[in-house]
Amino acid sequence: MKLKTELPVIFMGTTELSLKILQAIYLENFPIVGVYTRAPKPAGRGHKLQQTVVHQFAENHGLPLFTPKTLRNPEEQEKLRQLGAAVVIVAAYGLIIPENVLNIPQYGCINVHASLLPRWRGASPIQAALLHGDEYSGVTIMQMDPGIDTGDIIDMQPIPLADIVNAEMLTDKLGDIGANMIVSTLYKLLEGNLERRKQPDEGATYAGKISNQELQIDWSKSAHEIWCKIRAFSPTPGAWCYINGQRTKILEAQVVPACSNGLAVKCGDGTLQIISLQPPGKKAMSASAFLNGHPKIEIC
RNA sequence: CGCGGGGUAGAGCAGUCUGGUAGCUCGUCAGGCUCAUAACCUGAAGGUCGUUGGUUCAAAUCCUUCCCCCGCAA
Repeated sequence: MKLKTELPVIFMGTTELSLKILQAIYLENFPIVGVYTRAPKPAGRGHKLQQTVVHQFAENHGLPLFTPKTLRNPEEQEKLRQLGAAVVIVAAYGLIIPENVLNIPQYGCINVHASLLPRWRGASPIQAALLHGDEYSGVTIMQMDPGIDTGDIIDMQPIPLADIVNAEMLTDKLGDIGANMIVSTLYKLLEGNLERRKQPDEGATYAGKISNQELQIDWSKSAHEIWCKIRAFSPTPGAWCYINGQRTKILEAQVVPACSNGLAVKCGDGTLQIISLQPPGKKAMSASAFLNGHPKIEIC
């Protein structure tokens, strides 16, 4: 059994989920010799420079921070090599890690992926599972190889989706699960008994980046299908439709019997009741609140 | 200087263009009616109309300072 000091870690990540993983590693007192996250870029209203949540955490806790635009150039790779990490932990980083970087640390790069691989390889596994009405999602810990999410599987843990309200909630839960899993993975590394098994290609699916177009609700689809879309993209980026000519996000809905009250929409198959929504320029509100101020409503 | 919407009672909105007593739907409270309700009836409370200064006999409304919230896009 090695000491933690013998396992210097580099962390790479960008999103809220990444942050949970980083926090877990930090709280377990593994030596973090570098934190990589996407560079701040102009975003949001007024194109202000925005730091990632991982960026802020690293700064607040005095962790060495690196925000390269790419890992492809030799200088960046040399810098990374100098940090002397034994392992790199990657969680929703958003940059492709070149093969020669994968081989720099002694134990390579280990990825926390928010799906049950090989299902939903790619950029948006959380949304994809909800969008397609999967019964289960989960977290996979994987030894990275040059392919996209094709590496050998180290650990996997499923979670049922039945009680999951939306993508935000699922991200939160998967983050907690992944945080526990990565900690136990690191301890296994210390003990020297980390097992890996080959990831099958059968049943592999790919979840690409979310396009703007697929966010629009097509009311001719079935109520269940639309419901899946709404919760897959809630609260951000938000499935939307036009209400009274305004591009309005639908944040929460439920499938209901045809004769229901409230803000109910007849779909191609079945009826969907809108529970909460957000008009442009407004805060999110309940459907009943919206109805109070909008006696006439047209949805398309 | 990316584009745009907004701040009016606890919530959602109208009123602003064209200045003249602060409105609507709901909620809250009290009373009434009913076997009964997410029902109905009656009544009440609750606003310095985001902030600063100005114009005017008179400003939610016109001009001005600042603050805050949000949609798009990236």
